[in-house]
Amino acid sequence: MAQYSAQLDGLFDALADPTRRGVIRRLGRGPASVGDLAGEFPMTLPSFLKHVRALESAGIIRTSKTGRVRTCVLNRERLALAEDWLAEQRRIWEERTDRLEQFVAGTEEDQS
Amino acid sequence: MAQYSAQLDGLFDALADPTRRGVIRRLGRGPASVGDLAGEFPMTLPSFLKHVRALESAGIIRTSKTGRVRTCVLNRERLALAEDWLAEQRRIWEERTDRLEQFVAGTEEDQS
DNA sequence: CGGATAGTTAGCGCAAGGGCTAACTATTGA
DNA sequence: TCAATAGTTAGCCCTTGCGCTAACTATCCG
Repeated sequence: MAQYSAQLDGLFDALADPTRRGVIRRLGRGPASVGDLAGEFPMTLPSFLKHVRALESAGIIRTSKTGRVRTCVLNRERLALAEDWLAEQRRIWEERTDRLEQFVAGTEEDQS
Repeated sequence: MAQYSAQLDGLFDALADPTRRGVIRRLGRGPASVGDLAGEFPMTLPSFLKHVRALESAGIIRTSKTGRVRTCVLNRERLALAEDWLAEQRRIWEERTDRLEQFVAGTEEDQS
């Protein structure tokens, strides 16, 4: 559970950057090389590579090198982890508002 | 659109911390004071207060002070922004895998 | 009034994040 | 073979993040 939390740390942290979100969006349409990806962002290759590494160590992408080209692919399962956490918070919230509505309904009944 | 991106920066950044996620989960069950919330986390009040401020400036919670007590409430709409972004990435991904499947189906047809 | 309570501010130390340049390795292809 | 290409590493700078303590303000209550 502590590990689950640490995974979410890395995951959300990776998402908290426009460059990295841009990479995710791009990789949704299919794999791409580091160089091709980098071309879309206004920074040097070494700087960009750090973002790639960040995404990789968060588990959001997987990369492999053939020849001198490193190819990146999206790992949807990891993104689903973030979706799941948010969905659970929604569940907790909605459970409570449901109870609140029932309470209000009960109160109205008492007053009638 | 640039502003939308900056909002997501703050949003995901706020989510990238176990203390702040804990506060969100707790506030899902209903409003609470700063002191009550702080009691659940192993840090000093001033340190904790920074997290509260972070959540507030990300728009995830709203706070108000009456007397000497500051009460915090969750702002679900803001969390929905994060859900929406993730849902869009899923859409992009699924659109592509759909096309891929159609392509494969077409290829099999050719070979028959 | 005066002590206890709830929060707040200021400032400090340290680690990490995100950009850069310079210099390097490993492939590829003419 | 050798120049171009694709990525990689090291290291620097500056800002930000997150914990702390000390000291302060603003209520509340006996």
